[in-house]
Amino acid sequence: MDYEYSAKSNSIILRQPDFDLDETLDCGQAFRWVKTAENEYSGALLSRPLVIRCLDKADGVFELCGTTEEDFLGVWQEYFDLATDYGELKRRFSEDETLSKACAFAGGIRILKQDAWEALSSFIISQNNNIPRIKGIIGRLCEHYGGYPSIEQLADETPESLGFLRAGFRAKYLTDAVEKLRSGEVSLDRARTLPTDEARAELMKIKGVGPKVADCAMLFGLYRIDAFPKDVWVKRVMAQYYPDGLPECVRGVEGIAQQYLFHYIRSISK
DNA sequence: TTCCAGGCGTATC
DNA sequence: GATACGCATGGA
Repeated sequence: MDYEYSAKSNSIILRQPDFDLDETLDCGQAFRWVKTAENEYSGALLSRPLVIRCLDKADGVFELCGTTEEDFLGVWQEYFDLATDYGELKRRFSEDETLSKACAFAGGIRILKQDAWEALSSFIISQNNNIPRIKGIIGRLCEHYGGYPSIEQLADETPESLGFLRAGFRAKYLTDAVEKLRSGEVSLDRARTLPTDEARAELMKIKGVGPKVADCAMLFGLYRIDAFPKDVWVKRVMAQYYPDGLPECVRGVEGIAQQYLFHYIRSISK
């Protein structure tokens, strides 16, 4: 990894190929990044804020503002999945025609390794909903709590008390998740160590968590890159391009292929 | 007005 | 196991 830390400005200069801010931060895998200027986003992991700016698109140069070297190495390096070679993955995917087009279309997508609770709760909110409204609900949640609320912070909430979110029927799913995670009936740490199928079943004990939400929570929150969330868009891709199933080249990294395909089909459908 | 959105619970067969 | 329908909300 190629980076320099400036103690004077408390920022990191990072050289990173295969990384586009719009394609990664505004593609519907995380909902709290705000585009604050051209080539600049402001966001957070839990309550740790960050401004990230692209200084040179062609050469892949980024500035991460307001972060110590310790935070960069301990938090953001993992969050932006900097240790994974996406160039190598894209070469692997290039043997499939549709994936090849998808990677060429948005080659700067990366998987964000998010907090497990934030990913799970965000995708509970996402069901039968559109991305602008998901962002609105999560924005009201964070505004109310001064940051993304922990499971414990939500302990006393009821579907009624969460009415300010305007989350509709999803409010009762959030409180069920909080209840089952607090009681230990469901455990994210347990899910972390279980095989993918059993982890999915563990998460699906929560009301409002079906196969798709569970797969998103696993892919973005537990970094199970073999999870392949099938939403309405990916179902369209499957019906149109892969009626006989996914190609061999995505085996084991289905979740990463899913992100390229999701972005591609949404873009060409507009 | 109707349709749709990073689905799921429930009823029914 | 598969299929049909309702669900809160808000933008197109």
